[in-house]
Order: sequence, then structure tokens, then C-alpha cells
Amino acid sequence: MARGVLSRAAVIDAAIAIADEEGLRALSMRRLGEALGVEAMSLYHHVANKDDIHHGLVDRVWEQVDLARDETDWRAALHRVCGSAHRAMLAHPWFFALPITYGGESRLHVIEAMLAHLDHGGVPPELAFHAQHVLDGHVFGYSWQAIGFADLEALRDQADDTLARISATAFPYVRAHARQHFDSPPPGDGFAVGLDLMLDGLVR
Amino acid sequence: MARGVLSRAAVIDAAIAIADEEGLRALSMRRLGEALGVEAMSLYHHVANKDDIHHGLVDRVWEQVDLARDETDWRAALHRVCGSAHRAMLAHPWFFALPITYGGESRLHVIEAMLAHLDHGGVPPELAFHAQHVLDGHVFGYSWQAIGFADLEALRDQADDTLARISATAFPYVRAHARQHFDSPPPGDGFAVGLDLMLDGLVR
DNA sequence: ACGGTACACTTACGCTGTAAGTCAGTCAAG
DNA sequence: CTTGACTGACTTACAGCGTAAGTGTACCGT
Repeated sequence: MARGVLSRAAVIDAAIAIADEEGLRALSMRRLGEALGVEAMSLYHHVANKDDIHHGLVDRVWEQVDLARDETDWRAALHRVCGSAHRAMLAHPWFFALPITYGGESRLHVIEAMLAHLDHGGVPPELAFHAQHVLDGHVFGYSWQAIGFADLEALRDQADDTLARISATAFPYVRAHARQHFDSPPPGDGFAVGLDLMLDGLVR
Repeated sequence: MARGVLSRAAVIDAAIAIADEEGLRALSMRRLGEALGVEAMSLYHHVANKDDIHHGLVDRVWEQVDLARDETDWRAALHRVCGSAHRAMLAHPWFFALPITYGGESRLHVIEAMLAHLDHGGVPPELAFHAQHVLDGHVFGYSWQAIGFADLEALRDQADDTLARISATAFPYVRAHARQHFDSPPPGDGFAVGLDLMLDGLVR
């Protein structure tokens, strides 16, 4: 590759593409170099090490979050922030294989936005302290779980197989729940339902 | 090591010990063999491959969850189930580095218990469908987040440093939030607060 | 006493991240 | 215009990884 074309941003771009298409395990320095038409070791001129790339990947996810700064209604704002974070995570399933602490400045912007919206909504600081963690946890946890179901969705055709493997006598509720997933998922977006459950509670 | 002493359970035991003490990255087949006084390849007589070990690790966490089968009050029951899961995850931070889908039968028992408690609480099936995901998400997400703060707690002594690194003008809310963490964390267990927020909502 | 099998061993292969050294191109100062 | 430093590519090398494949031995049921 011609000199001067590479950059940290270009490296992270290529890394995202590989992780999205082939999974995080496929993302090796050699594979990444190959994608950029460069030897693996050349990447170290633009990136400290592989962990640095992982930090970059996580940051890219947080950058995609809509901070909803122009939104006046605090509940709508939090729905936009949390919802867009949820979608960003779903779009990049490898997000959950990386440490939660890897977010950089864009992560701080998201927290800042959430706290600001809570404050504008009149949530007192002591409650907002816990609320931020709970809302953040909802985004993380629900999204992580949804990744698992994404795989399960691919198995929809083998639904009967899946159900058969779950003992009917030992797990009646799980079976019924799985049946709901396959046959007649209840209406409504579970993510939003959960979010509203919390926001309703914060109002009181 | 004498023949016949090894077993899948013993291998997983040793793997947990290494992961807990030295981190998941330190858990290699050779390191694991060393801990058991055996060559790495010998482990393959008791375990299919490394992923099999990872499945075993995740299962051990789910086994620690209190299913609260004897609990008559459904809210107390869900507090016990979710709370014990939360504590089990915190005790084994490597849990979050492994795929969420790795849970085996013990994972199903946990879901079964949660759905049963919701049913006994009179939560209608359509709502329970979403509720289970939301509650599960809370357990995952809040716990994952808490792992990050566990590291942060270790940095308590450098609290001033940490705060200084966060621009006061760009992140006023984040700074105030961090100060709450370091100086005067609001009373109450955030995990339980969030759980009650949801359970309160489910009652309505 | 004696196969058979269970279980440990050794060797080897292709992968990984990255430390270290080399060398060509570019650009600024004399 | 020359020269010297710097940048950013290159090659080589190393230790460690998961695991496929083959070898040997000690025990157990017959």
C-alpha cells in the first residue's frame, strides 16, 4: 500500500468491517493487514496494539448513539438515547465480547446526555444516580440478551427440534415461553416496554 | 498425576480457580494442565475442547443462583433469584467475557423459576413474556456495569486524578455523578432499586 | 494370565500478538 | 542541490496458543 494512506481511523474502519462480517475472532492483525493491503506489523505505526483497536471498536459503537440534545421532552429524549444505543449494539454483536470499560469520550457523552435528560425531567440527583445505572443496565442487558435471540431466530425452522430438547415436565414455563417466541410473540417492543416501566417508576 | 483422578468436573473446578485468580486470558489448556499436574493434551480425555470448558464455566455461575422455590411471596422470590444471580456474576467477572448463549440446563432452571414466580404473582402471560426479558436484562446489564465500577473502586485513591481527567465544562453531569460515586454515594442498593422499579410497574 | 480400554504422554502444525531490526521514500534545513 | 532526519512500510523471529495425530503404559474384567 502507498505510504500515508493508512491512519488510525482507516485501521479501525477495516477492523469494524471484518468484525461485522466475519466475527471478532477472525479479526487478527495479519487478517487486518491483508484487508488493508499491508503487512501486520505496519499497523503498529497507527495503533498502539490490538487492545487499542478494541477500544476503537467500542468507541465507534458509542459514537452512533443519538444524544437527543434537541429533544425537549425528557422521556422522548431518553427513548431516543437508549433506543439508538440498543440498535447500535445489535448492529455490532461483537460489542458484548469486549470489556465494558473500553468506552472513551463518546461513552462519556452518552452518560452526560442521559444524566442531563434525567435532570431536566425533574428526577432528583439521589434517584438519578441509581436511575442512570438502571437505565444503562437495561440497555446493556436487554441488548446482550437480544443478541442471543438473534441466533435463536435463525433456528426458527428447527423450532420443533428446539422445543423437543426442552423437557416438558421439568420446564413447563420455559416451553410455553419458547412457544411464544416461535409462534405468537406478544405485541410491543420489549425494550421500550422495559424502558417505560422504569421511566414510569421514576416519575413517582 | 495419578490416572483416574481427573474428571470433567475437576477440570472445570481448576478452570474456575484460574479464571477467578488470574483472569480468563490466563486460562490456557497448558496452564490448566499445569495446575492439574498433567499435560495439556490429557485434558481432552475429559473435555471436548476449550469451548466446552467455557460452557462449563458459565454453567457453574448459573448453578449458584437461588431459585427460591420455597418462597411464597413472588416479589421476594424474584428478589432472591435475581439478587443471587447478580452476586454470582459479580463473583466471577469473566462471566461477561463469554457468550450469553452458553448457559445449559441450570440456565433453564433459572428462567423457569423466574417465569413461575411471575405467574404466581398474577402477571399475565403476554406481560410476563416481556417482563422475563426485562428482568433478565436488568440482571445482566446492571451486573456487567457493576464489574466496571469494581475496577473503578480500586481507583478510589486516585479519585481526584480521575475527576481531573474529565473536563468540567464538557461533562458537568458526569463529573457530579463521579463525585457521588467517590464522595457520597446515595443510600440504597441500585440493583434492588431498579428491580423494584420494574416489579412496581408490573403490578399495575 | 491376558486382551482391551482408559488415560496419560510426545510431537507437530498453523495460528496468534508483537519485539526488533532494516530500508526506501519524503521533506526541511544548510 | 545536498544531506540528514523522520515516517512508514517491510522482514524476521519468538513465545504462546488450540488441537490433530500417534505412542505407550497401567489397570480391570474375563
